[in-house]
Amino acid sequence: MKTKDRILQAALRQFNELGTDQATVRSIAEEVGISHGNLCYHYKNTDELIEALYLQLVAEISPFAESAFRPDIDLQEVWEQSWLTFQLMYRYRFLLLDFARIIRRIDSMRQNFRQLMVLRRQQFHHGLQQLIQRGWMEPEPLPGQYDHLVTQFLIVGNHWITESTIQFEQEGEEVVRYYHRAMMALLFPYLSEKGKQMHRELAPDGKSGL
Amino acid sequence: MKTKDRILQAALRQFNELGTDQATVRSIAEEVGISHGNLCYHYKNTDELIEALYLQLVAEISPFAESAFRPDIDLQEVWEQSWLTFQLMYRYRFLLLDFARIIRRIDSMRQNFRQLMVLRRQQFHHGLQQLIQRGWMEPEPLPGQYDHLVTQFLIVGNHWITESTIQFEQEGEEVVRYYHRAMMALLFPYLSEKGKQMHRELAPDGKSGL
DNA sequence: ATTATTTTAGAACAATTGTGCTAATTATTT
DNA sequence: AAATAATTAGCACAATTGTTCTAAAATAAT
Repeated sequence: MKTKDRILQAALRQFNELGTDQATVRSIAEEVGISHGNLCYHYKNTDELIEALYLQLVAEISPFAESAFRPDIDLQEVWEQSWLTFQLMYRYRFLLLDFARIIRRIDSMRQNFRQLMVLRRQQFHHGLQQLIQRGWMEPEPLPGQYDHLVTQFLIVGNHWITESTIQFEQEGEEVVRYYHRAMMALLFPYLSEKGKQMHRELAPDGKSGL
Repeated sequence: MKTKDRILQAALRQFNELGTDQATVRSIAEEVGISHGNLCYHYKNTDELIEALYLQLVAEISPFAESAFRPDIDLQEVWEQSWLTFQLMYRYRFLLLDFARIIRRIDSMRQNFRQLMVLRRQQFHHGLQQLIQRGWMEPEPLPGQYDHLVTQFLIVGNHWITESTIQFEQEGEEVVRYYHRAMMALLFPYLSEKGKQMHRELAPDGKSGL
């Protein structure tokens, strides 16, 4: 593997493990087995590492998000795509853990992300419209309600990882599943009968707790 | 005002303004007009300042949260109490901005907060029960659904400030109102007819956007 | 083969920050 | 008034970290 990739890999591991504060150019270089001067030749500082990993995540996630534009969207697919997205986000969890601070510091990331979020809102709204048209969801019960729903989706989607770390010691797939279900539950009250039935199949009960 | 209080006041201002990274014992001491050695006599380091402000916030918020235990709870009051809570949180927004990192660092805060969250969950559930009994809400439509609802409340409640900073440049009361409405909208689909009517009064439309 | 380019190691620098220390000053108590 | 305690200023130390620089080594190009 190329040195640049080995660096990114080690950086991701240390960021997730230690946080962006504790992981330094020196500690990462040590893990890769190169001098920190060398690492700085490839990535000038930790911010450049963070940005590179951010772009990597965005690139990996986009296909899932764009599936919301597909015209033949279906509730089960929404469930599965969002599940894959959650798993992906978890692999880059350091990013979502102190996203606010990173965004504040790195201008290019802030601009990129804000633009991305405008797109995401559109995608969510479009996805909802599709689900309504295909009889999975009921139309908006109150003007503005689906706009709130999108906001709720964004908050839960962007912050479930942070929430998990401030709530629990636990890590791993159980946590991911717990919060994925909590997010999908946002949809439930707006589903049609057909939608509710599908929802029950996708989320068989069993204690929802952790 | 006592020196300790003047320090806390300046610390809160700088934390909110600059973030917990940029605000240092030196910069805060300078604002208060004392030497940094003197500041360290009162609070050994910034972490102690953070913790003091955290305890201050918790103390101020608790009365609102405990109102959920009152037996004669009413939807309008829930709305108003949570609104006051949102405003209060906004005054301490630095805390919620990088809570995860703080929690990770300061053991006593982590333990205190986790315990608090167990209590909050109970309070939320109890509040929901009250609202059902008094005819504001419908009973749980699916086992576990209200548990998800509580989780959603906690995520939105804990992270709306962070979300606002990564989404918008804007600050101020409009932002607080926007997210407060988004959180209260979590409740809407579960309200009874009587509840929905009250909800419409409390949240008169007009564009919900920012 | 030799020239040029890329990559690497290691040292050195500068800036920041928390922390501790001492002595002086102020306030409180006896 | 004297003594004790609390508060304050300012210096200095140590550790960390990003950043830069130089020269050597490896790789690619001609």
